[in-house]
Amino acid sequence: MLTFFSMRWSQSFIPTVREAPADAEVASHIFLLRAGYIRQVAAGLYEYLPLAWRSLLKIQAIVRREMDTIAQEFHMPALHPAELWQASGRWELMGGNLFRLKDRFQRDLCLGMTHEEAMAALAAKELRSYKQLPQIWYQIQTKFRDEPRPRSGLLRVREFIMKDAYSFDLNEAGLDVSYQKHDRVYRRIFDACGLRYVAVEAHSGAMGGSQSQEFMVLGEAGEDLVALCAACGYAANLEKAQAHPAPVADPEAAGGAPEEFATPHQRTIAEVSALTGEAPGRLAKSLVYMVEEESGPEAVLVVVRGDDEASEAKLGTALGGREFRPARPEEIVDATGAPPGSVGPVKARRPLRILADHALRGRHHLIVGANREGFHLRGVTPGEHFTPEWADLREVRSGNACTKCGAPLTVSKAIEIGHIFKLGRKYSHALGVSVQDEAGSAAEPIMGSYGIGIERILVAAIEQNCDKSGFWLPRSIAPYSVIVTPTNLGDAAIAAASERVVAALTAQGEDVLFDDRDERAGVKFKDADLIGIPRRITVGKKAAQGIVEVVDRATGAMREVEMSAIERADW
RNA sequence: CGGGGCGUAGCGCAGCCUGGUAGCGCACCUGCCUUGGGCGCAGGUGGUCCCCGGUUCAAAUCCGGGCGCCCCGACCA
Repeated sequence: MLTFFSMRWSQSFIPTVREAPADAEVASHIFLLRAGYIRQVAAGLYEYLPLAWRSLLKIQAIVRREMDTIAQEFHMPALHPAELWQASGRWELMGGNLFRLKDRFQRDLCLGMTHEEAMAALAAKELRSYKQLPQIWYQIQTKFRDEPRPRSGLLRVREFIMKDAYSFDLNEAGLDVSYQKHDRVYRRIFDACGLRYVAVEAHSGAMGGSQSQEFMVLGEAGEDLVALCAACGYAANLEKAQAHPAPVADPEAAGGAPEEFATPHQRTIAEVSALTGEAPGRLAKSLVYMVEEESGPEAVLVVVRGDDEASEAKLGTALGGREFRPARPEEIVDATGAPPGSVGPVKARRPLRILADHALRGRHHLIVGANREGFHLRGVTPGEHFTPEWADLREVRSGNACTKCGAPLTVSKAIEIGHIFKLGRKYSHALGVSVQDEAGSAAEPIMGSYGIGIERILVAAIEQNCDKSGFWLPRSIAPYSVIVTPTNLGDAAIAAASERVVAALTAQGEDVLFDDRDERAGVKFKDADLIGIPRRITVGKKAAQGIVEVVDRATGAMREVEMSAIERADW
């Protein structure tokens, strides 16, 4: 474990401020600034001041301690030659998110946003035999991403510290083992950091990945959405989550052909629903996307229930990883014959590939756009009047029934603090990782990749442990484990008692911050409440009688304690 | 990339509409006072008013262009 010297506040740089800059909005951002943890350099770039760095070092120490039980630590360059990323195809794929630069010889380089390529390239040079497998390699290193919109203080930044790990196994069974090891170690890490978190099934991405799990801390500041079942524990990122939609009753089947009717000013689901008196769930919503095929962009019709939203993450999965984007209005007219608002799956101008959500399966006599401006169709039955490919395309909503147990799901915002991911052989193949197997033939190892956002652990801890006055960090990751606050250093008894307490605590291995500033007690209390230290020992009026106060920051609970007990480490 | 907001002292803001000496609170420095929840009194330091250009006798203020930062959306291994 890390050990630090105890510090006197008067000799420390802890620039607390009463008012945070007006552009900070989320709690962790406001408090990190006010508590003197960070300062901003530019959008998404922050300076870490001593309090922040002490905390981040403790987090890294925990990560290292646990990771070392299953993996070996490396340190890779942050600066990568373009060839590495060209080999995997991500030089093009990453677009503007990849920081690019040229060296003095005009060679292309980039700053690593992650290290699959770098680690795979090393593995390709060095691994020869299946006997060397499995390997799990990790590092704690700075990552660079040119985010389109950095935000919320340290939550989404352009330069940050990540623990990233990569496993190399001969086969899927081996990968399962490596993946499970990370699952266990990640839980130990987050437990040790004192976080309340949930592991959720995650979208495994368009290419290659077969299984993926994210570790989430629930909170309003989060950028992700997760669906949770309180009854059975099902938890999934909304990009992946499944649930039963609310039931909708269709009329008695009567057969017959669809019937066109005028909807001159009704374009949205709500408007058509109001006109017809039918519930939104009786309509089908049709969206047009342009999908990159070998032959060029092709229009694809995506159909979901009227009261559902289509999930682009799920659509990506259904499309097998092809690039796609919403169609522009002229492309919609060209493909279907109608503008947005009148589009439907029946009788499009051109034959279209149609993807429909499972929630429409077995439904009948629905209302859809007529592919004629200002008209809709009623009496449309999927499978009879149009033939879709069925897929999971709907976004789960709060209240939908859990597919495992039927209980209602809740959807919550969450901060992603870690992600474990079965990568497959994409990078092994692209970078040429190959070993000889038992039979002497060439085998491409299968990879996993595993990340933890170091700063996000700090951010999440603040988000879940704060009030109006400041925050309190779990002792394991707090910059100091205890703050000693004399109320008046001008009082000789208080001064002497404070020094005794600080010396005793330091000898016990506590990281002590001694607030020896010549400030009024009120100022010191306010600062102590602000800066995230979990416990305070106040040395005040009763110091002369050998009594001090121990205050728990989280609860505010105060106990009077004999100084002799402090010195016996019995407090 | 689409939409919105904001740039004046370290921080929070006023002044701008209606052009004419750049202001307030906090912080900071000095002294006194006070000493259990951001105490009080007195004195003081600190400004390319984001940048460039234009209009004008005169620009923080009006006009044009640019840059930066924040928020919503899109995007996000």
